[in-house]
Amino acid sequence: MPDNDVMPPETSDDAVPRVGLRERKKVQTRQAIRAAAYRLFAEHGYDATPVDRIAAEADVSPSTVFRYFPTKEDIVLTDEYDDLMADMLRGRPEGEPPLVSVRMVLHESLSAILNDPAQRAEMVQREQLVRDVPAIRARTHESFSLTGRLLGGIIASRTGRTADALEVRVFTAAVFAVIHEATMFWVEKAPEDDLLVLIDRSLRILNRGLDI
Amino acid sequence: MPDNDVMPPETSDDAVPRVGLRERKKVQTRQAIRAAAYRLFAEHGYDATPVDRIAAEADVSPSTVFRYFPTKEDIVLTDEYDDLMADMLRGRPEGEPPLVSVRMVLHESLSAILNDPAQRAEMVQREQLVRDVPAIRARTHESFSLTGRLLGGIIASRTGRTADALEVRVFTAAVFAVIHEATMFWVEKAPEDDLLVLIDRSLRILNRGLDI
DNA sequence: TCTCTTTTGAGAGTCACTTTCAATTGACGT
DNA sequence: ACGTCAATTGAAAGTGACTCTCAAAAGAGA
Repeated sequence: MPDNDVMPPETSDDAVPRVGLRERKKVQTRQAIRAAAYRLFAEHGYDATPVDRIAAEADVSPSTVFRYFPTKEDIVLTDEYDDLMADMLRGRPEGEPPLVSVRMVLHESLSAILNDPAQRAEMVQREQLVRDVPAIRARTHESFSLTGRLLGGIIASRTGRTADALEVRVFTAAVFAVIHEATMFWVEKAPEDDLLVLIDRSLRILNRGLDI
Repeated sequence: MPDNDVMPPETSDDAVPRVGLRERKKVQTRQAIRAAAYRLFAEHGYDATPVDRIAAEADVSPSTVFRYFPTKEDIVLTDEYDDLMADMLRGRPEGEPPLVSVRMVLHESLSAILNDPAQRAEMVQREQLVRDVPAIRARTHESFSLTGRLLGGIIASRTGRTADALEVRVFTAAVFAVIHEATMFWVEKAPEDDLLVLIDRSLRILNRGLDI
């Protein structure tokens, strides 16, 4: 996960100290809440951890928690690489089969995360929550669905279709379902292995027409 | 939807009036709650309809509603054809490709529903709720996922694999995601058309390796 | 009709939010 | 350093989906 709130953005290179105390505190608070939540979730479980408890642990008021995260689930989810993936996808060569494009984009975006031990550990922890907590699993599905719609639009224009063509929707639905399944397989069976290898195997099964 | 609580089961043909007043009342209450809920959902929307309101409309106490339906979402969802589909799948000829088996099972189980105007109308209404209400969509996903696991087990044994083999999981994940997507396409684009045709088209896309 | 068991309703409690409002606290110009 | 303005925060009350407990109501069976 590209925890892009670890370091506040420098905006650009024109203004030097564009980060006031206010911004820094916001980042701190956000991190404090998330850290407290992950700690408590690991110790007591997600459902057994009220938001009030998280607030107390992070030394803020409950209302502040909801100001930073619209729902309790959002404390866990951070998926903000959609735009990144969209740009990568747009950058793939013309005429490349969509399935190949998606595969390459996944390699590009995931290898960075998986190679950094800290990010990888956080990802494993999050995917365990995805596996174990229905509410979080549901949100993940929704999030995947939105990402699918975004990438579907790009694939549609690259293949001369409309975004809501059945082919496009079937394509993205299948691909994202399979990525999710491969990830679940990874986190519950082989978190030491290479997730990208599992995803490749899974996409190959898809590409062979599910002829198992 | 096979509203199998419309008529209480006769248990078998040995005991004649095996349905006491108690059983009949339970069925009535269950139906009253569901009818009230559907009516209110159609009129005011799902989120704007508190369970207390449904209880009042159905003339029962709120606690009774929760006794009949563990959650508000469950008032909408009834998916109980899992075992039926499982039996159908087990009945398919040996050696038939899994994707074909699933296709045939879908035809068998869906055509009955779609050909009955009342059941078809209810299905359209439910799928609209699935499309519009995140909570219901989430539950539907969960339900699909469970059905997938069930059918995956059968497919695994039919193809000489274990139920948690990656191939099997990828297969069911992709198939169910695609069925869901085809259903959403149907309900929002062409509820007059034949859902089974859309599902066939979608499964064919899958079978062609998603080579769009 | 008299038990026994199941079903129901009432009431209190928990937890995830939402909204409102007043107090606090950085940002910024002087 | 100081005062003003806008953003941030906390307190408090409210809503709605559940959960739990317990006593009243009502069907089942003798």
